[in-house]
Amino acid sequence: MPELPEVEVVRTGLQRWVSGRTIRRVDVLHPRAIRRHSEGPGDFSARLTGASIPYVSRRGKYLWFPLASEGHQGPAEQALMGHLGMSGQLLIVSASAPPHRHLRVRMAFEETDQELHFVDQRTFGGLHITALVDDGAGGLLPDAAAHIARDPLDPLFDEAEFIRRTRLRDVEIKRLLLDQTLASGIGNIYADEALWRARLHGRRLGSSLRRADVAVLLQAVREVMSEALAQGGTSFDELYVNVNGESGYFDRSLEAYGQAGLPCSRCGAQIRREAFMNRSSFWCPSCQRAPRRRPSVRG
DNA sequence: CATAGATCCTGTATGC
DNA sequence: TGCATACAGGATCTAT
Repeated sequence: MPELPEVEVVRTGLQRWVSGRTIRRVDVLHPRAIRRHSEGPGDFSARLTGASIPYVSRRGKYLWFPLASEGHQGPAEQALMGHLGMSGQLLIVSASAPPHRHLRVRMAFEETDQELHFVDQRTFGGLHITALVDDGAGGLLPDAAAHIARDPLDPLFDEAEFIRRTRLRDVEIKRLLLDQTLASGIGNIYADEALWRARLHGRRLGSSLRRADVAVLLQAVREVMSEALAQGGTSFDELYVNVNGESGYFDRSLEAYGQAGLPCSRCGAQIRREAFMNRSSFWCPSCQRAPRRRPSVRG
């Protein structure tokens, strides 16, 4: 459930359930799920066992669980970091329930029969342990997320910097929206939805946009993500659910994403689809004017 | 250096 | 029914 609204729904659910609990046992069922943990499954499990989790945090689409150890005062120095990739789920399930087909990592806790399961069909997601470092604003951030920008809903998001950097790039604006080092949390769905709301074509180059265009686009990003968050995120199927296995409703509010052939709700033109980065882009050919084709390098 | 495209994986839907 | 192909919410590597 990979974009900001879906990850935030998961973070909220985890925070409510896991805060203050102590890890009793960890089983890695698929090594690929912890491939970023270079010391391997044995070290992964050993370092988590006995640690307690004071809260759950997020930067963009990354989630992390700070690890507090018995007898150590002060802020946590390490964290269990997670990314859901394309199909990852963090589920709170009964230990006695039959395990999910794509269960990759299971974590048991003291004083409860509920477990935290990392389930991931496509295995693009994963978990690993990372150091926590100063985030430059009085908080902590995993080393592994230091390159990720704040998201546009974050009060400390630097809008002027986003606008400045966007306008320096000869890159399509949709690709820039997906670049997590510029602004985080935006994925393929909300990029298309925000571009539709801002009436901008995703193939416009960053360098072709006026400051005001980028500001309008950012506002559209904030609105669409806020609305999606309020609806529990976007779910098309059972791959994208909250920690209790429940779907969000925002798929009913999509105006562009997945709407190829259907009329644009603003102007009635048929929404179109084209391949983009091995996925798809959806847009209204009337509301979102396409740029002239880029001149080829060879002329 | 900057940019555009490919790639990691497993599953489902669709068409022949 | 069987098989091939296209496509899927992301991040990152690699050619040019």
